[in-house]
Amino acid sequence: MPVETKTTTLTTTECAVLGLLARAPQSGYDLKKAVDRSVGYFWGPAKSQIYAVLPSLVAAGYATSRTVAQERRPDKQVYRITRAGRAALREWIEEAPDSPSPDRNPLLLKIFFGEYASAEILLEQVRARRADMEQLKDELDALDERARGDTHDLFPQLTRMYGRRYADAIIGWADDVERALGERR
Amino acid sequence: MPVETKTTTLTTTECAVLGLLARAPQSGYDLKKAVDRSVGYFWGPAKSQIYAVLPSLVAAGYATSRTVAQERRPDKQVYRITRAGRAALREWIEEAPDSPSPDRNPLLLKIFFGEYASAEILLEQVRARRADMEQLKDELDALDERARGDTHDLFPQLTRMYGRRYADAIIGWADDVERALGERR
DNA sequence: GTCATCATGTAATCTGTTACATGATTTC
DNA sequence: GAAATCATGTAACAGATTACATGATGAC
Repeated sequence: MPVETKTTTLTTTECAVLGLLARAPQSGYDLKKAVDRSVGYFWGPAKSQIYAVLPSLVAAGYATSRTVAQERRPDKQVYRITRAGRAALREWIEEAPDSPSPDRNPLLLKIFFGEYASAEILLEQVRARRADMEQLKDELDALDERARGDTHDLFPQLTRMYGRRYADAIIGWADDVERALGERR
Repeated sequence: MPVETKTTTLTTTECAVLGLLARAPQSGYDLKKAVDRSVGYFWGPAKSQIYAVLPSLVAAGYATSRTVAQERRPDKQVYRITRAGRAALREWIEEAPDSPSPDRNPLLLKIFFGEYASAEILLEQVRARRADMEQLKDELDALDERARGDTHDLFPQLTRMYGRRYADAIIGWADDVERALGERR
């Protein structure tokens, strides 16, 4: 019989979890850590959301779960992706992207309405964001280090490149703001 | 009596609306258009959300509404920001930024899990994103044009600068991806 | 003794979206 | 005659968050 391609629509978080399960079977707890170590800087669901998503993947037939008893540790539920799950993952990745909704950026909103507030305080916020981006670059470097020698790193590496481009853009912009608000005085 | 600073916490969308009301009193319908013409590319609430937010601003004492009867046109509710509203807006702008939640980026997620799908299709998606960014730059140029001679344009202009930096970052990254996936063959 | 780690989940709530509903007037 | 603009809202539901709840083990 043919492989049924279900029409269940998956949320992006479900696909993220599915993608991580494609790399290795693991528990909700493991997944939370895996998220933090990998996709966390552009997709970071709450742990309760991860736990909520797992049973729905099982219900859809995209994963199976198995209770693993442990000594001196609580039992765990280990989830494993199914063939249908891999097909669904692939389908999601390849499906036409929804029109890119503008990324909601509260800092930009504050800048936009900057005339109603203190320029000094806004500058501080921009500097803080700049510092965050410097830190992000350090984190990306650390991720690069850890990925050394990993043969399956090409795609994750592309996302780190994105992170650097993004960080540099913000840093450059922070300079713009510094100049523009500095000149005004 | 002193100006009461209420502790009502405002959502970001409420603040966006409040910011637009600070520029001019207007109706929900006007606000929707104003959003599209100004902050729309980094904050674009649904119209139903704008209509939902307005009464809550009135309830909080941050705006007043007045029914304006019109000939040959439906009546409209015109909202005006209050002094307390301006104070609240300022307070929100100046308040410490919440730690910048990673911007959720489904495209990056797809790239991250790219090994499970067709590189060609992913490349097409990256190219599409690149095209979106070229278009964004055009739109930003158009906004620049329209803002010509506007004396209150400094801060909005800074957000357009951000948009360009951002767009260029994505475009540069799209080149990276093109190179990386091209070399692989 | 205290704190971090392992491990899973529920409940309440928030913020927002899409689709539905209505109806006159102006423009092509 | 059809479509866009003016104008406001409701209802259903989606997708997530934070806070709460529990309890053992290992490290310092």
